[in-house]
Amino acid sequence: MLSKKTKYGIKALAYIARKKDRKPVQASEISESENISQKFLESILLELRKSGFLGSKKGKGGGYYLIKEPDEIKMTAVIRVLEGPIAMVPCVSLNYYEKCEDCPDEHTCSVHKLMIQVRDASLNVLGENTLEDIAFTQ
Amino acid sequence: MLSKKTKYGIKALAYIARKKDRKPVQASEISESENISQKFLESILLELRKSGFLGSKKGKGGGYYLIKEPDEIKMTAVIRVLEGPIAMVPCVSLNYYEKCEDCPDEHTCSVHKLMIQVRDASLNVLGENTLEDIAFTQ
DNA sequence: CTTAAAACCTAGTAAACCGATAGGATTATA
DNA sequence: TATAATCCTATCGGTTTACTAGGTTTTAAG
Repeated sequence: MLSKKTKYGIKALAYIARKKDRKPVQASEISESENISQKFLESILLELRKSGFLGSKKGKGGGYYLIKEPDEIKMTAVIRVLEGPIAMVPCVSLNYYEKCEDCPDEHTCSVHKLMIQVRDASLNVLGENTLEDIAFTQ
Repeated sequence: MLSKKTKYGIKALAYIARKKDRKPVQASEISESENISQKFLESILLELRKSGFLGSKKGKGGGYYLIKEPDEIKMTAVIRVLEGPIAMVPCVSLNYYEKCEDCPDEHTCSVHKLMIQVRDASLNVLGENTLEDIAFTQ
């Protein structure tokens, strides 16, 4: 299940991407428009800034803006930062690999092979979609 | 992330499927062989029985056995029972649909469309794989 | 220079969920 | 009758989630 954090984060990025001018967008504006608790959203936007998706400007007239072009931002990258691994099981994760304690050998594990397929399918979808694609979805 | 419950459940089903004879398999045997806490496993097997995947026999020489043939058991069904929805967001779930509170309209939601694609990709993989397929994975 | 508006930061917290564990009740076989 | 198995209920510590509170700092405008 996708956490609210990730969901809100994606919505916020999409909202910012939809503004053609590059003026900073305030958290309060996104919060109202997307029905997200402002304080919670602030922490998410902060995280997105620290991980290099957003820039920010403090003070009056400040806000958040995209650092890269929307079509350069793959959804895999966004989800990995906000949610963590895309794989459903750590032993199959490319970026967050962890060995299972119970499995003596991954190659004979019935779950492993299945989850590799699921991971690849998801990775395929999320890698093909950019922020541009999802922001302007009708 | 897949819960341990689901992971253990799949492993247990695969273990049972691998036995050619249809004699009941004991929880203790599976627990030892697959390194799963026995009590925890018991509760999972019970759930799999109640949801129609397994039959059971009590008393000496008892245990659990498959009710259907392994190639008739789709992994979608197993995961839905043990884990719940396959979709990453309730508003996109076929079997566990729930409306989002924050979204005024799903059709204009940037997350929605993306998650439909992810769901379909996962559904595709999990629907094509049966217990037979994963049990006898090299 | 003051005020207001914004991001930034730290901490805490209620509720839910997870992965068990405990302790037995029930049932069937030998 | 003893034993081996499933079945059932309850509990529990730990972690995560989704916030909330309460401020500090920076900046622009008046």
